[in-house]
Amino acid sequence: MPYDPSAFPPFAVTVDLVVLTVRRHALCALAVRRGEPPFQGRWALPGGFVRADEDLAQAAARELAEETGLRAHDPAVPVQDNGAHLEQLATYGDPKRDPRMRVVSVAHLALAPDLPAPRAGGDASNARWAPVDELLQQGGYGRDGEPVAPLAFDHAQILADGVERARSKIEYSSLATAFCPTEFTVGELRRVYEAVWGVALDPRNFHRKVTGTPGFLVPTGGTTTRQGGRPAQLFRAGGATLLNPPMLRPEV
Amino acid sequence: MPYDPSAFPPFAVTVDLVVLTVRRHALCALAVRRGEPPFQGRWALPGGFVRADEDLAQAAARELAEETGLRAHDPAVPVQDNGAHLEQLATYGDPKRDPRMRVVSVAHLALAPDLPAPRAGGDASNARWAPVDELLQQGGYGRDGEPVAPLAFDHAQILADGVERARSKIEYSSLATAFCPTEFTVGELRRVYEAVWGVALDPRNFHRKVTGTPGFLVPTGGTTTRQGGRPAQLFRAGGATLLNPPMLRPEV
DNA sequence: GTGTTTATCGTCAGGCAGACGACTATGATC
DNA sequence: GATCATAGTCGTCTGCCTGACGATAAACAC
Repeated sequence: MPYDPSAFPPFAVTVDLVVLTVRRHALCALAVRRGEPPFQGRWALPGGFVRADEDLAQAAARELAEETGLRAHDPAVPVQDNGAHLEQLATYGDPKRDPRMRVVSVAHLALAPDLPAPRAGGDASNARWAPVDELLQQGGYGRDGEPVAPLAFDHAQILADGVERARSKIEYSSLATAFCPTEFTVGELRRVYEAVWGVALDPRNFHRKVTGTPGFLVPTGGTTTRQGGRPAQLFRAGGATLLNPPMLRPEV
Repeated sequence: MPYDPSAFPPFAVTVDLVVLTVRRHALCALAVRRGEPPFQGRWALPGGFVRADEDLAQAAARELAEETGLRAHDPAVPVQDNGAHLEQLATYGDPKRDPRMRVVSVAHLALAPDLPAPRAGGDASNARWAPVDELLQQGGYGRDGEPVAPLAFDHAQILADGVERARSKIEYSSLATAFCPTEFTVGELRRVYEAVWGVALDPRNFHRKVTGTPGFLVPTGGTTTRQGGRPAQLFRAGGATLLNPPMLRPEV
């Protein structure tokens, strides 16, 4: 394998972002409308080119900040504040995935608490939070009755992979807290699991599981009634990042 | 984000391979000796450039075949024959990871049964199976008493990530069968787990677990005494690719 | 035959999860 | 202010799975 600089084909390298949040009991992803061909006018995942002096994680964090204003956390630090969890997802490099040239995209997965309306370069109409079910259904109709066009490029596949990663990773890690604000109740955390998995969980067993796992939740002392009903204790995410034994996802 | 072809920096894209196997009760990885600078003479992971018309998975499969003669399986097909399991691991793109130019490497993880001596372009002395513990220890001495130099580039990190992926994935999937020949015994499969995890497992509980999981193992009817002792039943990997509940890895 | 090795079956106790009853503390409604 | 709806929290019970480990079976080496 000689390293003659003319011996290898040049690639463009991009980062694409699967930014997930939970809104109104539904798992939602950030989508931006494409302003130019190809796929002009279609929805796509946010992303952009990696710069010459930039690491892949840096590029992903920069794009995330540009699209949402979120700052990414250092992965070594437990999730806290209103920063987003950011991790590499997978890399997509089919020679025909972009009709213009050879592009390899390093997809990243970001998880964020519910946010105000997104911005795409300041233009709100070109960015939105959309339920992932809606973005992934092929050629159906959205909740507003309008026909749904599939995502641009191979972004439907990337989104599906990101959702699957999130669904499986909350089983055995504290990642679900990345969808919550700094302080949250057990019930709010349970609704995150229910939205991401699309199932109903028993509130009593869930409460026993999360409060019984050492280091998983740390009570802050405060309470809230923002969900109605009896006041609930407020917690912060504890230092434990691994959940052992894992939270069991009900089958079907 | 205009797509002016001059607006993005060109990258070289490579695939690097973490090829794992189990030899003599130890988890081993394929290492090749570098023939030219940088890191000339040092051990590295096998890999090479992605060609202009080639998918990432194709490039990884091609490199795997060139280095070992193994054919990779379609990931959708259950592990069988003597082909290797091949999956994408992660992508490494630090701007300084290669001193010559900007290289983004898409690392892949391959798992193979124990094989005859490797070949690197036909030159056996420039490729070997080395225990991962030996390749990952920093500046120590190998089992032959010779000083151990760290792997070239960031390959120690890539190898560590690949090993960690393998260790965690055999917990909840049938991936460990990828380390076994087509037909194998329960004891041979247990020794795979023991080598990958570096622990001792109770033969009776392991036997109960794997034979009691529907679809995990399919008896072929034959028996063998190649491990000595009482003849053991031979099995093939069943259709079940997920192990639920997972195999529990003993702590420490 | 005796000892060694490996495979395989069984038993028992502890832990955890699912199902679900009961009680508590708020706000909303009449 | 009584009642209701809503959500949170504590317990109980049962079944399943795991870890620990005894016992037996079937080969080979001597």
